[in-house]
Amino acid sequence: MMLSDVMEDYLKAIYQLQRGDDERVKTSAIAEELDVTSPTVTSMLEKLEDRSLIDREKYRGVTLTEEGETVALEVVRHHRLLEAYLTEHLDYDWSEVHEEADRLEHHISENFEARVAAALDEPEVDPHGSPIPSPDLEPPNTAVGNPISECGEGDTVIVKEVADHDPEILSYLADHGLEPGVELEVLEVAPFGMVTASARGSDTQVSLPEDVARHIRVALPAEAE
Amino acid sequence: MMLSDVMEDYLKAIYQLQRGDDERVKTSAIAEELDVTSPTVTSMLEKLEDRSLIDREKYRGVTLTEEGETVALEVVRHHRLLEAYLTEHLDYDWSEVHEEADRLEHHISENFEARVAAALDEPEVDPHGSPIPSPDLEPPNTAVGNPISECGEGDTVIVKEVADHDPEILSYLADHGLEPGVELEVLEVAPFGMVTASARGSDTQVSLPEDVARHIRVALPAEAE
DNA sequence: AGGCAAATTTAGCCCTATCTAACCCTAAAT
DNA sequence: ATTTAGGGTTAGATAGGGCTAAATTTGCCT
Repeated sequence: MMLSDVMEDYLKAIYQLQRGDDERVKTSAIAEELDVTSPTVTSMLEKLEDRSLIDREKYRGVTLTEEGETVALEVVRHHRLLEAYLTEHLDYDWSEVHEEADRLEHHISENFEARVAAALDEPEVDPHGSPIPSPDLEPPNTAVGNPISECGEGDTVIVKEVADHDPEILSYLADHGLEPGVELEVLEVAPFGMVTASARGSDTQVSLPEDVARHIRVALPAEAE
Repeated sequence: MMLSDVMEDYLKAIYQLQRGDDERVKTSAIAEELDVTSPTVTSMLEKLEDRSLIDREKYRGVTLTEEGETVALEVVRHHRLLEAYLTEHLDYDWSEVHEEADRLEHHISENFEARVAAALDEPEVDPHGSPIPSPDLEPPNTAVGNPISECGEGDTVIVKEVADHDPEILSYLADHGLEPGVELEVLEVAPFGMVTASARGSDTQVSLPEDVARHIRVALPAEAE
């Protein structure tokens, strides 16, 4: 199947938004994610439906078909492998890899994918701790850890994933010692979703508004693998 | 200036074809190079002229403006850096890098370009021996060596550049020991452009039709740097 | 000089992806 | 059950890049 870059972007967006809460994905959510207007999304959804890449119920949102999910996973695999490669071999900082990977992910061959994966020794997570889909593109149910907002106050946890994309926010977090692998003490979880924590070894603390905290997943040291 | 991939491809094509014989580049030559029809080329040439990237005389072909040449050199620099990187660091064979670089060249950032160049220690030639434009994108007059067809019979020369793009032909040449850096004895130069030669250390010989020989440049060992 | 073949441009159409404006459906609230 | 706010869809336009068929220009050959 010959898909345009743009179609791949839509499928990837639907995949990511579905991950959010595993429900039907709404037109407006896709529009916001891709920074286009909703009529544009509607017309693209029609095309994706024609190609059996999504299931659509008018006015009620869409879900990926198996085939659509495979395409999305391929794109996500490319993206995360590239992020890993750029940080490991080209001296990029984890905070700046997203944009570059976003442009390259549509333009690499299977051959390139394979060689990058080999150079990295078949990695399983990217620099943000997000799982890299396996080469067979089987849907992974392997969300690592839990949202930091589900912690109890006083918990000590290991940061598993920081899935934000904004370089400024990522730099800020790194400056405060908040990176995958780091041990963290959760100081406060406010009812409106704000989380305050302190990284092991740092005596400063960070407060994270809900929309930042949402992207951070952690695990108890016990469950650390 | 915001240019589409396609416009970059046209400028690159014009640049390469101009290199051929430094004359005005004709519509049909571009059409063949890019595998589109000539009306398509004409309409794109109008757009490139509107943007002052080419000088055009209707019915008589085009040349690049200084600005157009800079864009072309940027694309060529990306292309050749990528070819070098793929062979040096990702285990590609020189015969297969062209296609991959052709797709990626439009999608890498200046940052990526700089880091790849640094990883390669600012290389000056790509795996085919073609010069990589410098970061300042000054027009290089630095064609290395001379066309193999200008050799005398019996000359012993060093292969400087093999500028073909066809993986099959490149593999064939490599199988016969004909790669940049190799010492070669020119056995025969036929009037219709066919060149027969034998690589140092190999006792087999290769015969190259004019359209293959045209892409091979050599230098006398004396002038070898 | 005249004529002709080949190359170029013009004309007119298509497809993709996007937009704005206008209309319509859903769901929540009364 | 009705209303209504707000998101979703339809309609119609635009811009980019491509094609075929029909003119037009060039330049070569006699």
